[in-house]
Amino acid sequence: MPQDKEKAILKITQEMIRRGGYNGFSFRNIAAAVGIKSSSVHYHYPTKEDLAVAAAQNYTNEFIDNLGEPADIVAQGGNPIESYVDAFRNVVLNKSGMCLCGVLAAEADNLPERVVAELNVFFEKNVEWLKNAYTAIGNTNNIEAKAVQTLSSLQGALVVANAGGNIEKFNLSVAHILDDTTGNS
Amino acid sequence: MPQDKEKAILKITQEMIRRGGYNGFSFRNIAAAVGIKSSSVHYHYPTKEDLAVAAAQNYTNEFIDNLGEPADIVAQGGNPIESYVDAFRNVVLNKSGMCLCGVLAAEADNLPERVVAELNVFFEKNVEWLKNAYTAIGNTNNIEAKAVQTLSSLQGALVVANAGGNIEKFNLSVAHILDDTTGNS
DNA sequence: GTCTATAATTTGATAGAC
DNA sequence: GTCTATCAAATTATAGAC
Repeated sequence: MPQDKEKAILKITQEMIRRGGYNGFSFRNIAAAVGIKSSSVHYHYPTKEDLAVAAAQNYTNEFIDNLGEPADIVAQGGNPIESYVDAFRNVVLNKSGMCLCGVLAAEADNLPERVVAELNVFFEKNVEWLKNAYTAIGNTNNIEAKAVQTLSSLQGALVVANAGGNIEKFNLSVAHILDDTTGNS
Repeated sequence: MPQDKEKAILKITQEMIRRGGYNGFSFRNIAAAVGIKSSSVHYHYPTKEDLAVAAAQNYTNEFIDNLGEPADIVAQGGNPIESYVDAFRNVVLNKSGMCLCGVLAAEADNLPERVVAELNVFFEKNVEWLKNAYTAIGNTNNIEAKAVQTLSSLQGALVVANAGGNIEKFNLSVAHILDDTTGNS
């Protein structure tokens, strides 16, 4: 199965970026983890930039897909903002490192522009999802601000949790987000 | 003046880390920027870990010193939380990249442990400062949670601003922080 | 698609002269 | 304290055989 190797490359690349950023992975590291040689990795992704762009795209699509549709969550009696916070909480609980686009965003000044462009796609799609989520729960005041605040609070909570590495600090950081979903403040 | 070179090394190292993280600087890069050779940088800081530790310590001390004392700010009619938000806003306005300890925290899993230890010092000192600040303005409910939330929100606001790079998004991200300093919610 | 082999560059680090 | 010279290792990337 030819495309399995390509998927394996993408998966391990994502994991490595989430722990060490753009310089946290190398063609040889990835090759060793997948069980092939570095030249074979280059066959699938000619340059490091290509590989990072593909990893960011794949991460973004998986992340958004995994969230589901805000309207569906509400229809099933759930709170989409709670779902969103849980998605980030699971990053800490599963010890998956950082949000791939969060860690790359921190290094953006030293990254190829095509990679930075993908980061913007991630952030735009997340703001869009959150705006739909706040709309879906009838929280319609200052939607844009609420969406950006929730996104940045969670990115920051991951940063803080990743330094000290405990879930309690993460939970403290995000407690205020859900307070906002019961009223319309 | 011998110690001037050492200070110059520390300064340029901080700048480079803030733009590219731990792998955003090299002994040769720094040497070139300071106007000496890489072996001279090694004389002042034997290993890369040593240099990163010194840069983190220096950054933390300068950052906290620059904030001043919360009680003094209140005594002069100011709002220390506003001062704190401004300190982060200036990072974006001055295009200084990221918070040095924020970008390193994102890469923590791939960093020498002595560097990670310094990150924890930064975060602890900041939480302490914020607790004093909330106390100084008479906002005494859930001080620990408020401090951690403000810190992580600002770290996240820098991450988001650093990807897209505009001050409007930063301002949107942090708007809610000051809303909290007028009441006691 | 994967391999061997290798090129070209960069990196952290050290020895020893001045 | 700074220099020249150098080392060993790692990195991105390519050529060509199978």
